[in-house]
Amino acid sequence: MPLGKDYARQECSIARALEIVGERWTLLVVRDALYGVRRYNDFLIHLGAPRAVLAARLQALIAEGILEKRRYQQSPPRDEYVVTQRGLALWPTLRSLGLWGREHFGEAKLRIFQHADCGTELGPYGECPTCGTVVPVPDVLMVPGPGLDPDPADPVSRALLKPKRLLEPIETGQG
Amino acid sequence: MPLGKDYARQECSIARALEIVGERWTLLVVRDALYGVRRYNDFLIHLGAPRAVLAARLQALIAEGILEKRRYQQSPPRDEYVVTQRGLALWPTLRSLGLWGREHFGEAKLRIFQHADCGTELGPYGECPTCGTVVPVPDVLMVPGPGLDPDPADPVSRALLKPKRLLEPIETGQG
DNA sequence: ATCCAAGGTTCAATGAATGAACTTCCCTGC
DNA sequence: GCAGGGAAGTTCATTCATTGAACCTTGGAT
Repeated sequence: MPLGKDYARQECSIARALEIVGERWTLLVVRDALYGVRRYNDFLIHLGAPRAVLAARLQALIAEGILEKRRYQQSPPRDEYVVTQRGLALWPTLRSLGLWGREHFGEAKLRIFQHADCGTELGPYGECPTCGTVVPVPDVLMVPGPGLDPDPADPVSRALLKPKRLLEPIETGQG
Repeated sequence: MPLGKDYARQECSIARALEIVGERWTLLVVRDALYGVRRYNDFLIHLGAPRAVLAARLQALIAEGILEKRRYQQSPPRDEYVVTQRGLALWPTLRSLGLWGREHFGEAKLRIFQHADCGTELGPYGECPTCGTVVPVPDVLMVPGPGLDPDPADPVSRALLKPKRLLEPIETGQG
């Protein structure tokens, strides 16, 4: 494989990780999955990625055990993509990447993550400063920050305006 | 810009971050820079990336303020690339990405990161469990793990076998 | 019988990555 | 004074990936 996604010469866990989630769009798919996006069309709308690329990335993420395809209705047959434990484990990475992006390149705070139990905003490592524990992903409450467009065009972005816990499926109103 | 590195439709700090460090090779360049690699040829040898791509990535990283070009000798004029504060701030992201890669896809531990002051192995967020503090990057001691090839071919990998602090420049023996 | 929506696949065009070859600058040895 | 060499790139044809638009399929709903 002369070109492509691998880093053959690297003896490094970071390189291994990047071979799996380092391609264009991949980490954003995982992000959306953590935010509660589950359906092909919702990923498509929210990401704006080409259909073929999205399909390929979903396939790859399933093959690596990061997402799982699950039938949620029989007729017509419809599947949804949900994150596995392995996908969940990417939360600290995404959190720190987002934090870095905001601190060094972002203007306003776009999304705020809180401990659902006590309302405290999470620290840089996903911990709750009040409770002194690392907050499990399902207990993270995501609320819109001041920098977020209050009236976005697409229904997925609109659904993501409502405060909600991570992983909790979004409600597009067209469901 | 119809194709390329940006994620125009995304209103998200993670997407902003990925526009900057999400391209192929970029995060590995930053990783190497944190490990103490500083010279074009050393990056080249250690990464195995095409020369043109490496040059482009170094340029981009400088433009974004993640690396800094610094003259380290006048004649012949030679520059080295060193990480800035902004680049340093990527350490938690790289750390958690590497941890995820190892826990979910790696076999053995390749590199071990310790608190230089006390020798304790770092926790998942770069903290020292003994001292109870987040360890500053220059105080992180990197030692080879059991899974690392003890006799690598290239001189940079060989230099990275010696226990050393992050950021401390490598010694290739040909310097 | 026709329309529609979800979830894809196919395809030509474009842009990025690759590896090899070439260039430049300056130093060192003969 | 000249040949050779290393560091740090640039150039270029080829290969691969991404893009966006169009098309396809399945199974309701009208």
